[in-house]
Amino acid sequence: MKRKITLKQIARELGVSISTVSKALSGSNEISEDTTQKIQAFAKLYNYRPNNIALSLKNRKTKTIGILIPEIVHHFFSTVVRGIERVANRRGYNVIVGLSNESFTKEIINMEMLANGSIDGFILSISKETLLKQDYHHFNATINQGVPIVMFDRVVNEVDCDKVIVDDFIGAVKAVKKLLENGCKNIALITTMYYVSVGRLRTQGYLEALEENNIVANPNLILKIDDSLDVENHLEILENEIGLFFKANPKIDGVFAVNELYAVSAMKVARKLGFTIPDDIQVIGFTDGVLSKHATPSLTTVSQHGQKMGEQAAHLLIDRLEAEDVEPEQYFTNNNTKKDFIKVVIETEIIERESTKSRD
Amino acid sequence: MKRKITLKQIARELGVSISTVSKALSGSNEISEDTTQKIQAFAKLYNYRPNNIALSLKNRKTKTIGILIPEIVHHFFSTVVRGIERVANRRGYNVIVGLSNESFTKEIINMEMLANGSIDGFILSISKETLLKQDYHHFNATINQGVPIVMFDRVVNEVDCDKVIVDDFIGAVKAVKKLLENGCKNIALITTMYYVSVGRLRTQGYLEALEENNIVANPNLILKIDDSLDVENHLEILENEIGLFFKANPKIDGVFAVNELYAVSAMKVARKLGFTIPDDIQVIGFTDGVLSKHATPSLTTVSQHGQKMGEQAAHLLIDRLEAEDVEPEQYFTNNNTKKDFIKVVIETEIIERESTKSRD
DNA sequence: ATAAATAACGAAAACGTTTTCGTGTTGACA
DNA sequence: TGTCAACACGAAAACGTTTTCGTTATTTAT
Repeated sequence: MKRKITLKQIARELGVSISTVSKALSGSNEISEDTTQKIQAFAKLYNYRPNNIALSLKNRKTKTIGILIPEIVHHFFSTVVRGIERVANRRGYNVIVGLSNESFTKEIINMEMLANGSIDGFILSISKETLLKQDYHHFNATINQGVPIVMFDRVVNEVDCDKVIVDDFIGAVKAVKKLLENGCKNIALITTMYYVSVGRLRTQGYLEALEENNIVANPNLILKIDDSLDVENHLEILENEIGLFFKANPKIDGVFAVNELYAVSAMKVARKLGFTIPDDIQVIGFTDGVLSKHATPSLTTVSQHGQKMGEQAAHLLIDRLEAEDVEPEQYFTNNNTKKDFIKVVIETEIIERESTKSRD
Repeated sequence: MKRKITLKQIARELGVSISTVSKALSGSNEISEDTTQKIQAFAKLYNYRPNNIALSLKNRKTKTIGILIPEIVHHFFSTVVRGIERVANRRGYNVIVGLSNESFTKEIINMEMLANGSIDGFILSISKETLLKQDYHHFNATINQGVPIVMFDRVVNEVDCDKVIVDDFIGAVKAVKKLLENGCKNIALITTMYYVSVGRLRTQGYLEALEENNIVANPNLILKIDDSLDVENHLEILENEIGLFFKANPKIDGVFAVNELYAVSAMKVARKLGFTIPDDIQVIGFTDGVLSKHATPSLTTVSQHGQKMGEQAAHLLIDRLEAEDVEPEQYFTNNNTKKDFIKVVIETEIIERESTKSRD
């Protein structure tokens, strides 16, 4: 096992100085043809590659970006990661991921672990616990230390940074309007607690669509699931709640759910109760994942385009990182107010499948 | 925006030397009570944290491990990542992920990007293209450079390193035996091309189970899907093939599929053809993912315990990394033959759900 | 023939740590 | 009074780069 070769070793071996080797390898014309040839040949022979850590230390930049997400075993988040990785890699960056596991403390620990020089900037989506506590000091702290942040999906106004979100409100409006156009008269909403902003926005979209069609919202048709408990591993609880909900409201003929798990669960329960989909009840979910595609019947959804979100987020971050090179102190303008931050909105799109009636 | 504070700045500010600051912060008793107090107070006030990159350079270890997987938007791989991240974090490591996207070239590029000092070791699963080419020089090269590798799931004998795999063969045997016990007489196999070893092993398990029960395997009952094409986005092709397969073999009363996508697709097609599950046809898939859990009927599967695989892999790698500290040159033994490498086998488990008959 | 310009290379600083090895100042003790 | 520990601290090397600024020879111009 031979250690990686360094400039110093090449220099010693060839009887020249370290500087000469460095310059020769970068093709500087300070060095004669002869020695350049010799050094490059030797370097290639021993497969020399500059040590990244040393470069990072010297350049004070690591060319890696930190991703901080609540969960990786999650279709949406992993598509975002894929998008980030794709453009990061294309632009010469690596990604290092941390998982908050929806925990405030782990989020902070992870940020501190990475913010001490390991990364140039963050792309993150806020954990539920953090949203609940409304404590965002760690975000502002790292921004103040010169580490830029780009937030996606679960964002928050209290932090000044670039953001990329989905038009949750409009997406929900579109979904509910489609149900209305398809003839639904009693559209139920299955949503989460409101501290996750996307849940609130999608609920507002639901209400807006009804209002625009002069329908007064019926509070009984809104089912709010407490998603603080680990519902993924307690499916029965979820299905039970939905079952009671359907029984209490037998006139439901349309369901809009704020995520795909709720949507497919609703379909499952509805069918067990004897309804057929989409004839008796039409269903639309938010977030287009594997479940939607492979459910029977397959689920009509509002697609969030997670990969595109990731790509946009990565571009925003890298753009800012590389802009700093040019004008280092312009992150804040000269009068010390914040520079303009960008909020990118990704448009949602309704993907029609079998859980809604096809129009003719 | 204030830059992160360094030892040098603290030293200058307090009129002492850098060494003194460093020692005081680490609580060395070389430094007097007084100055230690003063320095620690100052450091806390300015929230000093040692720069990770500088530490990495000095210690010649980065405390981060590189994960290299073919795809992140994939339930199995993301559970493995979660497992790795969990123990890595507990043991003071970060993880940096690269995606090969099933491409040989991207695998190499990613490895080279990370192997130059950015990471201490790799945990990886080999890309399909690499398996097809059977070119493993890049793995052996990085191992020779002193960067240890742990492979999981898709492993290969040609590379000497620690491995963690699942008992694909036994898992398949167990699955097919269950179908037999449940009364199936004509069990079909839906599998992939054989260059991915897991596909081959699971197929062998299928054959073994039949043989043990003195059943001669019927080649017509084996459907081999060419998974080189992106089947996830061409569901119709897959479903078509399966449809033809069922029609050609109307006596099929049991299906074993080597992944969950094939299994749920089989269920879907079977139902369209008028079969009911599990009464007419029972189905078992390999890999326990979201699809299995939420399909209707929910799918009986062979669980791979991805998270446990990740955890084991991380332990193996970190153990080896930290053993190197003690006995640096023992990666190879003194007679230059390879040290013993460990192969951990994770036991599979059959998770019974609705797609098989419950025994009474 | 002498001054100036150029070509080819090396020394050293810098990035931020930790650690080894001094060094100077005390105080105690013979 | 002189010697020796103990104490408290600083200088410098090292990790592996890049880059600035010398410093030589050699060539060119005058």
